[in-house]
Amino acid sequence: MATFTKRQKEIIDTAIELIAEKGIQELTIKNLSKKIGIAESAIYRHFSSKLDILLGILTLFRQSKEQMNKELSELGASPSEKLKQMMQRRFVYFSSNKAIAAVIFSEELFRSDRRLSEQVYQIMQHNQQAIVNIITAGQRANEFRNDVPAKEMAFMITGALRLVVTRWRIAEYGFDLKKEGQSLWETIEKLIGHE
Amino acid sequence: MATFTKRQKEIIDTAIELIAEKGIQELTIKNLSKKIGIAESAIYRHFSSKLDILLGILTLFRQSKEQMNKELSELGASPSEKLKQMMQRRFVYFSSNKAIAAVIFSEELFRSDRRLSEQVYQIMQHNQQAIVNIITAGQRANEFRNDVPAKEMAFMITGALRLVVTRWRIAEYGFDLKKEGQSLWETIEKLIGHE
DNA sequence: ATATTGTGAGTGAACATTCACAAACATTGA
DNA sequence: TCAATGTTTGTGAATGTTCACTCACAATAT
Repeated sequence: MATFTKRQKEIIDTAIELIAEKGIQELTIKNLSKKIGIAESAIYRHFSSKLDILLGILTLFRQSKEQMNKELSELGASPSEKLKQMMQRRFVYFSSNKAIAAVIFSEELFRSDRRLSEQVYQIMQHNQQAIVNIITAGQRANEFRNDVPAKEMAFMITGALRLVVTRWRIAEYGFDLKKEGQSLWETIEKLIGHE
Repeated sequence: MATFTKRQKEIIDTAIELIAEKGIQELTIKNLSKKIGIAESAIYRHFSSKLDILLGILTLFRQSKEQMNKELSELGASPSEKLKQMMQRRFVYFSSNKAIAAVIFSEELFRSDRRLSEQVYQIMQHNQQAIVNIITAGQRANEFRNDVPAKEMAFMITGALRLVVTRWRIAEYGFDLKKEGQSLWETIEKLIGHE
């Protein structure tokens, strides 16, 4: 597993903050170094290019997501409980990591290079698959309704989650994401369950 | 209503194409003029700045969406039929307007300026409200289930639609969007209706 | 004493935009 | 019908700025 030095982690975190504040065009080596308090050239002691910093952001995302998934599977809960936990944890996570929320669902940011968009695609795919798996398990356990395909349900759940977070960001974090997430979960629970 | 000259429309369309091809950083005055076949400076005869071109893109979106909504309300169909039509029409539209599909759900593209993000927010808001209205009407007419809030259902529908289109783009248009949209609609119909 | 981390000055390329000027087009008055 | 005139649309060269990145050298840590 790729591991970062302290300074590298600081650079990645600051990069995420910059993007979150004003978008990708704010992420310049100049702004980055200014915010950290070192010279521009010092950045290049820790990353050989700007592209590598962007790849670093994605690696960090991936790691934190894998960590979350691992914790979740160790819970050994029912599919319904797992799904609920997954959503709740994410909303909690985004609530206190606004910068990441601003970046994680913006595939457009990572279009500049094939290696970046490839990473984004895989993260997205992986994520979707995890939810499909939970739903399929729930259908087999007769916890969820069986008359709709797991894939489509997963689309709706992931889509709604993304949309809520995106709107929260655009509204400049002007509502309580956790509360909104809770309402969303209640609706999903009703829709996905048996009558 | 803002109206564009032939050349202005050509510039906006080409700008959308450029963004769709390789992302926002491909949209430079140089690339734009090259693709159209005129000098860079000629662009400035038709738009006073690059920002105005981006605003033009959003205005065009808005107009085409308002047109679609108008047609829809003139149909005088039932809420369920309206919702179905709305989704179907969009999938058909995106299927033959890939460039727009690549741009319309990428709020991040328009973060560079307050006027742009304001527009994006309004388009999003307006859209969401239209769906909430249809669902509320459907609930009152007892066509849709009443035990879940219209707002949350709208989130799921819009979210799923966006996600399908986004994935379609990232997969480089490698699946049949209309077919995928049809499956999605069937699922939504089941979830949203009475048992 | 050696490896790591930092610096300030510089480089060339790309960028949006401006400007003096020219071609194309439309309008009009004889 | 045609020359004169004005207006719209186009051009190539130039400007100032910002960008990612390099490099010779200096401080700091091991």
